[in-house]
Amino acid sequence: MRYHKIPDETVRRLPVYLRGLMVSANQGNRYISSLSLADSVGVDSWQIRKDFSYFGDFGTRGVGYDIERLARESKKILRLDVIRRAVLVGVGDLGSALLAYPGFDVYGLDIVAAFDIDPHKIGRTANGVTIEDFARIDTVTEREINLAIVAVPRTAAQLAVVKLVAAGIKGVLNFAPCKVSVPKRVKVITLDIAMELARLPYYIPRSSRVEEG
Amino acid sequence: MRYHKIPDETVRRLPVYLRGLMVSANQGNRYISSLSLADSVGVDSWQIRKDFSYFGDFGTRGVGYDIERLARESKKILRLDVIRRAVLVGVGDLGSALLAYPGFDVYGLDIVAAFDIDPHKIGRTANGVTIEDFARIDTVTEREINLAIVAVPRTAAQLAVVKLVAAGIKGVLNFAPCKVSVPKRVKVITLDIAMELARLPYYIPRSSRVEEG
DNA sequence: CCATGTGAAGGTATTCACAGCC
DNA sequence: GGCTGTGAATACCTTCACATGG
Repeated sequence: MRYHKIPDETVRRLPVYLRGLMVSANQGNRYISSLSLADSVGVDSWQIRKDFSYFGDFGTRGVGYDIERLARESKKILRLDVIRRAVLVGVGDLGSALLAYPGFDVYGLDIVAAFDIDPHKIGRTANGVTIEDFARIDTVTEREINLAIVAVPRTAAQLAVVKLVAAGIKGVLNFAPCKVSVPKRVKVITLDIAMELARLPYYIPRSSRVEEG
Repeated sequence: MRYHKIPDETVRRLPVYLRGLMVSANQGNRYISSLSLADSVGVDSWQIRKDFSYFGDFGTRGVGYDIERLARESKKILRLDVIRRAVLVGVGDLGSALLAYPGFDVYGLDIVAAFDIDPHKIGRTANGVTIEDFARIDTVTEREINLAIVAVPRTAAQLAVVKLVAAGIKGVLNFAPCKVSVPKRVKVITLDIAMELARLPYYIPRSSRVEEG
């Protein structure tokens, strides 16, 4: 199976597995079966086995997976062993919350710089990061920053991304609710918060006002 | 085509189309073709036509779609015409940012209440919403609130969701990076921010440090 | 025996190409 | 002529069932 195309959905699940592995490691476990990992992350066990099988044989039959090793391999696959530094663009309400967000740590990800265009914000420090002028965004090139988090208004997103790409950014997590165009070699993941909430009502049946849970 | 099962992916795209329609309406347009909508939202035109065809014939051949009508129909399909009130649980950094987030408006969504367990936060007001004691979460039942946004730490998420379900909540947007178990009739969408950033490096080729954008 | 790893089967969503209608 | 709507073809992903190996 090793020389297959990897489904995008598999890549989407890898960080979920990785978190599950680290939680289990923290509980002092050494090995984990696909069945118990499945149980803790909410994915079927055969799905987990197939997903990992795309990258190699990491398990031991009759035993399970060595947690340390599988976590290490997962990080390597996701390139989290080399790419870990990110820049934040747009230090508004959402941007500030992202600077303070504790969840990036698990993956070894680090927001090491923040930029804004608002003169009132430039120079101030938030969560140990000094906010810089977005006009100087090109300095990220020499600072080995590959990733960007974009938390600017919708109308500013495309321009921000263009400048980020020019500054050598290779991957963008975009919180602005719009399409952004980039060269093929750059990867953009758009995360539209309001849209996620908006598709929730679809799954709620019209009927029933009060039931017991 | 009207009596088909609707693909989940179609439901995921509807809010994107809806936003595109509203942007176009604001520009003073009356009709829009699948081709130009495709261009503005970044989805292929045949995909758009097929997605809408699951719900009925909303377009006019040779002309395109009546923007007002298609937006209205899209809202009805997504149940955004009836379900619009949401509660926020967890008013930390992320929760506060979500309270202030301007993006929900487009979809007519409203965060009308906020809860926390921290006594220092209870009673304070943020963005016109007074923070209440989470122990009183059951009051959402009589306030016609169907949706919840959960922005609490990972270890508190499952309990928070259990109480929300008991209080009659039908849909949850969960920002805590973990699986949460709910009865089948309740829909949960988990949005793990760090995970999204973590899968970005995978798509970045190992090579090339500096190129021109 | 136990749990992994994987071809094969089954299901779902995307893409195509064009018939149908304005 | 232009644009929608859709069956058919294709690609993709999931699920199954079991052979494989510790």
